[in-house]
Amino acid sequence: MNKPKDADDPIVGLSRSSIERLYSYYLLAIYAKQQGSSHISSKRLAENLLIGDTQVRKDMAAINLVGQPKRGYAIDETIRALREAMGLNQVHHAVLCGVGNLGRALLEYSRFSEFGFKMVGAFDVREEIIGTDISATRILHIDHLEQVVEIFAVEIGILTVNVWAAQDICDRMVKSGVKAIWNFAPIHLKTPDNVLVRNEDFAGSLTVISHYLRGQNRAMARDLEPPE
Amino acid sequence: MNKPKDADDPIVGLSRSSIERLYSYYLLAIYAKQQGSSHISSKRLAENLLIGDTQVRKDMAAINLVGQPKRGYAIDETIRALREAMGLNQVHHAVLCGVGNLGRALLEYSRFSEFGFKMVGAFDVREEIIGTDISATRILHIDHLEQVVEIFAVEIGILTVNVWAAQDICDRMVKSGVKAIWNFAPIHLKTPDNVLVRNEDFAGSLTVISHYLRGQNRAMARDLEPPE
DNA sequence: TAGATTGTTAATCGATTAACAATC
DNA sequence: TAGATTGTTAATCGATTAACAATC
Repeated sequence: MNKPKDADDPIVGLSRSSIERLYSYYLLAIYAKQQGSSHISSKRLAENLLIGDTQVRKDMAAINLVGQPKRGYAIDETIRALREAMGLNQVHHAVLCGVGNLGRALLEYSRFSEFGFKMVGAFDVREEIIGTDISATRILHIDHLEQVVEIFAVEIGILTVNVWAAQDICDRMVKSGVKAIWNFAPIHLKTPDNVLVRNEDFAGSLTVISHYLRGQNRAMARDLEPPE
Repeated sequence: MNKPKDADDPIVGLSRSSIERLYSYYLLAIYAKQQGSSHISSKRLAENLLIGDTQVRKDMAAINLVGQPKRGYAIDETIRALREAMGLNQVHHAVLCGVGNLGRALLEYSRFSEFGFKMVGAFDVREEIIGTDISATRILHIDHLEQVVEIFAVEIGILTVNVWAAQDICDRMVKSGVKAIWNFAPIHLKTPDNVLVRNEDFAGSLTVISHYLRGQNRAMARDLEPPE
């Protein structure tokens, strides 16, 4: 326990940002394969992601992929290595807490299975929706959260409750064994170090947009003003 | 036009990451005010965001806020400066394209007005929903996109169409005058330099989670294995 | 006063980019 | 061969953190 990094572990030098790029590479590789290509170059991947090709090659090197000069990376090997690096071949159970509009939309989001996520249940407190199904996921009362997480060894918790309930539900998920939380509530959750929290920060996004437009309009006002 | 940075502009040294933090500061400041506090310290803000207090002070300095030793930042002034920096006092018109599950959830998302976003319409091609309203936003045919954007001087486009349509709809929005795009399609949109694209990358998030659990399970497998 | 807190400089850290030799 | 492409080192860039004097 607590071994300080394994020399065998093939994933070193794979930064958070690199990991976020892997799925885009993967989609492009699959697309290239469908088009009949046998190889794909760092240049082509880079153009699609609007990044530099050096960065692509670094990412590829980090997952132990070796390319061929003049040709690029072999498609099949690339797809295999990307799936492996992303952990796409494993299946993980997931629950969702908070079946409001956003929770409902996520339950109907069709891509979970591509990532090996299997929804075992969704939780809420509103009696009128409990017992119904959304996209084949049964809505259960939040009182049963702990039992379900333990019984199904659920590793992923999707948090779409309102901000006031978020930390409490988070704690309950973590206590019953959840290892990663996809958080949509505008709050920075406190969790043990070994639990991953991924924040989907809508408010942060809207702030960035609002701040940008503010800058634009200032610039425009300046341009229209006669010089003093 | 094209002045290379204005000495007057009070927002320099405000990085993308800083901007994303502003709304969290803002919520905390409002909460502190409701609790009757007259000041709020960088330490308290930092604890809530799980970051260091130095970083908070840097952010505050970047928006020209000056604190008082021993007390912290005056609440009212802080709230005012944060609203100003985020551009929250301005109103911007927005449209949404693609009224699927996610688009519907966003239309029902209640927080747009807090950011000064006013939804003027949502667009789709499915005749059966055109003409209906979701949260007081009328669903219109995508053919009318350009007209509406131009007439209302819409600056914000929310993109929840499927990936194959995304670049095309993006181009149409940009061409009619949209200045910022909140993109939920898993694609890196090509736009002119003066158009902001904010990607809400669900696939990237799921990849990070999947990769993390893969690492966890490997570590666990290693711990359970007898040493060779 | 002593202690808490700000403001700011310098150091650190980590990710991206430039440069270029190696290879097919 | 010439040219395209990889792989890798070193440089750059930008954000975070540490350190500490200044202040109330």
